[in-house]
Amino acid sequence: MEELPDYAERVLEVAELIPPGRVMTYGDVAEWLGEGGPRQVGRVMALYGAAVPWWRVVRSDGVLLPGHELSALAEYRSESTPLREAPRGAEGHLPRLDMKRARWDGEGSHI
DNA sequence: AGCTTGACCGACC
DNA sequence: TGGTCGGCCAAGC
Repeated sequence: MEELPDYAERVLEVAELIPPGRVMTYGDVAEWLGEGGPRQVGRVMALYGAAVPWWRVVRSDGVLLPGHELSALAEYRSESTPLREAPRGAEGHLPRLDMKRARWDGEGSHI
């Protein structure tokens, strides 16, 4: 079994705090931890994200995770995460997250 | 030791 | 709305 680095463990812990229907950006998680940066969080999620609700940790522009668009979208629809539908005339495109409404700052979770 | 890469970000145009 | 740029920081080669 591989051992989970300490930092990775903290990142995953935060990911699990995010309520259904809300999301946090990579940068938000890093800032919350007061340690590392968006890219570090991104790496942790790439390596170990499968163990947690990975679809709730997203890019700040609200683009769905490349390679997992459909499974992410299924999760968002099922937990009613605010989405911005693709503009008309661009039917091939998938929706993006409505970051303004979906972004979660940690309210409620004892800080 | 130096250079590239990555589930990134904000500013700017 | 979308593309580029510089900054970011750890990991790999």
